Amino acid sequence: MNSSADRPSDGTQLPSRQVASELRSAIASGDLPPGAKLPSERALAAKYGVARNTAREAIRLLTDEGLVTAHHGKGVFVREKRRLLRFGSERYSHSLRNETGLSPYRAEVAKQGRTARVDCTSIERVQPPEDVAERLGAAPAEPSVVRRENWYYADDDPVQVGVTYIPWEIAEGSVLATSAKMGKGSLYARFEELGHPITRIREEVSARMPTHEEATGLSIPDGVPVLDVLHTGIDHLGRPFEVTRFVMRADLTGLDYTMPVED
Amino acid sequence: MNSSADRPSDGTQLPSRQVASELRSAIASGDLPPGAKLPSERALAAKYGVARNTAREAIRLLTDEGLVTAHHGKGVFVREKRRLLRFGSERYSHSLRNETGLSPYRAEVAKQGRTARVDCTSIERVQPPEDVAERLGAAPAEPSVVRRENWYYADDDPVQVGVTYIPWEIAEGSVLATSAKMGKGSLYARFEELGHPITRIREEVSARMPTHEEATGLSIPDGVPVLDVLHTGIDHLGRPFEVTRFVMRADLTGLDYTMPVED
DNA sequence: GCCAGCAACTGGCTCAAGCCACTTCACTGG
DNA sequence: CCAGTGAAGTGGCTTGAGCCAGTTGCTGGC
Repeated sequence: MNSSADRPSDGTQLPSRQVASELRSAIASGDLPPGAKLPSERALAAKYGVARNTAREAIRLLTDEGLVTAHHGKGVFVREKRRLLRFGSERYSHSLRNETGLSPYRAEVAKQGRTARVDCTSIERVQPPEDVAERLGAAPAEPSVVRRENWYYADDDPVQVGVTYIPWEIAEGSVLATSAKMGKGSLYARFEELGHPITRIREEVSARMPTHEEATGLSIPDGVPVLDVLHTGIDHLGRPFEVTRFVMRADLTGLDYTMPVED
Repeated sequence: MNSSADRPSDGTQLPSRQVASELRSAIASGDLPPGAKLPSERALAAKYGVARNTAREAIRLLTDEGLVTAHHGKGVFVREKRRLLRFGSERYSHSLRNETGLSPYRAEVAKQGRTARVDCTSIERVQPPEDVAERLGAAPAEPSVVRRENWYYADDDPVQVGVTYIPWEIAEGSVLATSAKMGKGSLYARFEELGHPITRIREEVSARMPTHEEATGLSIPDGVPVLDVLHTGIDHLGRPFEVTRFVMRADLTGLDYTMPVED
């Protein structure tokens, strides 16, 4: 994908790139608006005088750029630019928790006229992965944690997964360790009752291609990356009390943080 | 990439996925450690009794997952998991600006024993794109802005691009509008002198596959997404005074924010 | 009028073969 | 000793062929 790889040393583009370029500019110009169907692979091949495999390769390039998606048996379509669901620091806001009965996730999804669903698929007691243990703080005297796995849907499309790790000494005896239902005010209200009001958060954000498992689990189309957010909840005494790893489809979701510049 | 697409309806995996799986687990198990060279396409084809194209397709799957990278003429190698350069809110910290002479970017790169370089490639007066104008606030009486384009390198690898937009009324007459060199304390020190100390930031984060241009410009390997950060600087009076769009290679960089939960 | 089933379309995947371009290295001849 | 050349290996890309598997719509039988 270097410029040197685009051309076979004379000035001409490679056939597959050439076809891809044509389609790309047709999309950019609006000749192929979002939702439009591309010519079939066989039609493209005929039109540009290349093998079907070459037309196919051109489509693959566009797929990898996230411009189009293919549907087996139906055709290849220009991807709709859906507005992103944006999540940020207000996700944890105390007032927002009390005012609207809705969780921030539900609120954001509702804002786009879609219907939200959150499933807690498992609650177990486990040993935390290394990076999580690290962020939960030094003392691994009792290193076991409660692991809660949550799946988030919008209109039945899986949108993100969150895996929360809570030190056993905190979760022990509370609904955190046992129940999928969190009750009024949800997760962070429970932490507050247990003496851990969330006052600071740390969010380590990466982007990468999904693993095989994530791609199938979140039914992520080809050419769509994920946002990988390692979130740490910190209480009023500066103690980390919870770590969550979010894996989010990057074509449906984004982040929106606003914060003071501290000094 | 659905599970249904992995198998041709009897239980057997497709050949390409099969080969990919074998390689994937060899990588996971450490048989193929980071930096190791995979067998050549022709060797894989022979070993698994498939066509070279099929072996090639298997490697493509791994490339798309970001597990391996190919080097023309040399071979295919397991990608090194390089520690990410992490950027966060302290990027704008006043004290950090004064204590170390280094810019936050240089500091983070130096921390990994690499050498940083920042090039300001262009300074122009332009009309801002719509999303930028929106974030710079309502009054588009004098809608023109100074556009500064900065390229960031680590050991001569291009790592990210930042395009900063500054309202003309702010930049006018200052080095912001004219000079690539920012002087002591760099960009945000100049804003402070002009009556706009940076006190809040907003960061809208997305991830996506790079465009064709970005892929070539940042020499991004196949299968690596970018982080797209739309950053807004806000002064003590709540006025946005600068918007920067960062496009960052996601295999080399990440974000690390820590912020209070506000109420 | 309905619906089962077929035909014709779509993309998904594989094959076998060939040529090109980059890399490495050993072997030349100066 | 060195520079130059060329062979052998690598991935990059294309061809043209074939079969499979979803999708759609028509058509003929009931």
